[in-house]
Amino acid sequence: MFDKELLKGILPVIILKLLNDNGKMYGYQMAQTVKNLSGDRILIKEGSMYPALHKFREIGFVEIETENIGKRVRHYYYLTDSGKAECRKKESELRAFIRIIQQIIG
Amino acid sequence: MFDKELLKGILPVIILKLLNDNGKMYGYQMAQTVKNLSGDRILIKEGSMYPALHKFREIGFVEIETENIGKRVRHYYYLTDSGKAECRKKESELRAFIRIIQQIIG
DNA sequence: CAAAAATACATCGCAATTCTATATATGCAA
DNA sequence: TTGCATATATAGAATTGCGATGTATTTTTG
Repeated sequence: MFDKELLKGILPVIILKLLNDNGKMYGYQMAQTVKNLSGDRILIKEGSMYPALHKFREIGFVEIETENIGKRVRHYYYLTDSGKAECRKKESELRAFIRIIQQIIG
Repeated sequence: MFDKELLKGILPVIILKLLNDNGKMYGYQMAQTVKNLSGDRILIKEGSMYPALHKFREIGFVEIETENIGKRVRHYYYLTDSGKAECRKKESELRAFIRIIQQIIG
C-alpha cells in the first residue's frame, strides 16, 4: 500500500472519473475496481468512500438509484450533468498537476 | 493555483527531492523554486514548509547549517544519509503512484 | 450442511496534514 | 519613507481519509 497521504485530494477525482467512465456504480464496486486497477495498491475504504459519495450527493454531483437484489438493497450512484462537468474540470486539473510534479521531480 | 488538496502528501517528497538534487537550500529558496518550476501554480506556504523541515530535522533526515548574511541569519537545510535514503524511497513511491493514477484516469 | 469468507452498506471520532493569520525583522527601490 | 521582496517561525483552524465498529446477506468451502 502507498503512503496514504498521497491519496488525499485525489480520491474525489477518482470517484468522479469512475462514475463518468462506467455510468452507474455502487460503492463496493468502485472500491473493488480501484483495487484491481491498482494491483491492490490503492484500497479505498468505506470510511472514505461513503462520506465522499454522500457529500457529492449533497452538492448535486451524483444521484442515487436504489435497486433490490434479493433481500439486499443496492445503491447505484451516477453523475448528474454538473457532476460530469466537475469531473472534466477535476480531471484536467489532475493531469496538469501530475505534469508539474513530474517536472519538479525530473 | 491547484486545488490545494492535491498537494497533500506530496509536499514531503518535493522537499526531500529538492534538497537531494540541489544540495543545501533554505526554506524561502525552496518555496520560490517550486513556485518558479510550477509556473506559479504550486505555492508552498511558510506554515507548511517550516513545520515540515523541522519535523525532518527531528527525525534526522535533514541537518541545519547557519550562515550570517549581513545582520540576517540564514538557515540552510541539507539531507543526511538517512534523508537521502528516504528521498529515494519516497521518490520511487511517488512515481509508482503517479503511474497507477494515470492508469485509473486512462 | 455448517462455518467462513466475501459482499454490501454506513457512521463516529481520531489522527494527520496543510493553510490562514499573525509576528518579527532586514534590505532595497521608488 | 513607504512599500515590496526577502526570510524565519508558530498557533490555531479547517479539512480529509482512516480505523473501528456495526449490521446483514450471499457465496464458497471443508
